Amino acid sequence: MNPEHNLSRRERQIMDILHAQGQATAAAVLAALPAPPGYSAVRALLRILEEKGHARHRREGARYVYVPRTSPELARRSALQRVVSTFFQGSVAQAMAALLETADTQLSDTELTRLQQLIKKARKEGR
Amino acid sequence: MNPEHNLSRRERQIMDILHAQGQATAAAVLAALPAPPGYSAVRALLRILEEKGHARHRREGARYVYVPRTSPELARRSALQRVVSTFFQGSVAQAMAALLETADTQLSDTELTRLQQLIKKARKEGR
DNA sequence: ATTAAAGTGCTAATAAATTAGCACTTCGGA
DNA sequence: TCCGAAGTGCTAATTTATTAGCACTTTAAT
Repeated sequence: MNPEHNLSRRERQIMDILHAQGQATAAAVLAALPAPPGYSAVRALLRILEEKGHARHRREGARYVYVPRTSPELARRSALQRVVSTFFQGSVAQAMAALLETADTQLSDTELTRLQQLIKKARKEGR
Repeated sequence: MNPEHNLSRRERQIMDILHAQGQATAAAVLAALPAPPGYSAVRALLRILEEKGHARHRREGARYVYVPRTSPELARRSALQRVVSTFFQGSVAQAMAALLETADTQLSDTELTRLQQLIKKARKEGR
């Protein structure tokens, strides 16, 4: 089961921010939070996330900089995996098609070409 | 902000089940839950989710069958959007590449061909 | 070296989520 | 028709999450 499932609402919001930004101080997290709670609350939550093993911190001058404990690669992988299995019955192809559709105009020609290449490669390796 | 962010841990677990299965009774949700709580708990949560507008139910004989209130299309779209923006800096192309990589062998040749076509179409429309 | 600003470590209070339990309904078979 | 099994509607208890506040530390500028 996805570890994301064991986080409380705030904890998840905060982990999302850490993942999105790569790293952040308590003040930065506070700034990024929707309907921001008190500063104390954020600090406490960061401490808890660390205790639970979801994040770690290093000292930088007087303050702590928090970083997710799972690598970006792993985090990405498991986030995608969760969406695919929850919303697309496990079909990666369907998920890709949906992504393509929502992205539409936002994908540059270069990116599309690159994707073509990747798929071509996948086909070769597949057979 | 993503509504998924306002759900508690259990609430989110339950919504995931509803989305994955399309619909479910309290008993079915209970069966699908990891570290399942009591039956009462599940029923209460379903009631709360309904109050909050995330799900609705219809009666089926003696029991209630719950269904997510957002359409599968919308739910998929916003789940993907969240992952892309949180874990891929908003880059759909990167997300697609990651999907392709994790899927690898699991994609049939037919599916890959279909994706090629979709991308080709996107390229045409883009220019 | 002194000090104000910005940070952190705690502990304890408050609010929200989660659960239990019991009384009342619905359903289907004897 | 009557009964037991399976369900639901509540209310109230309990456990977790969230927050506030105060004492101590670090930093950087005077």
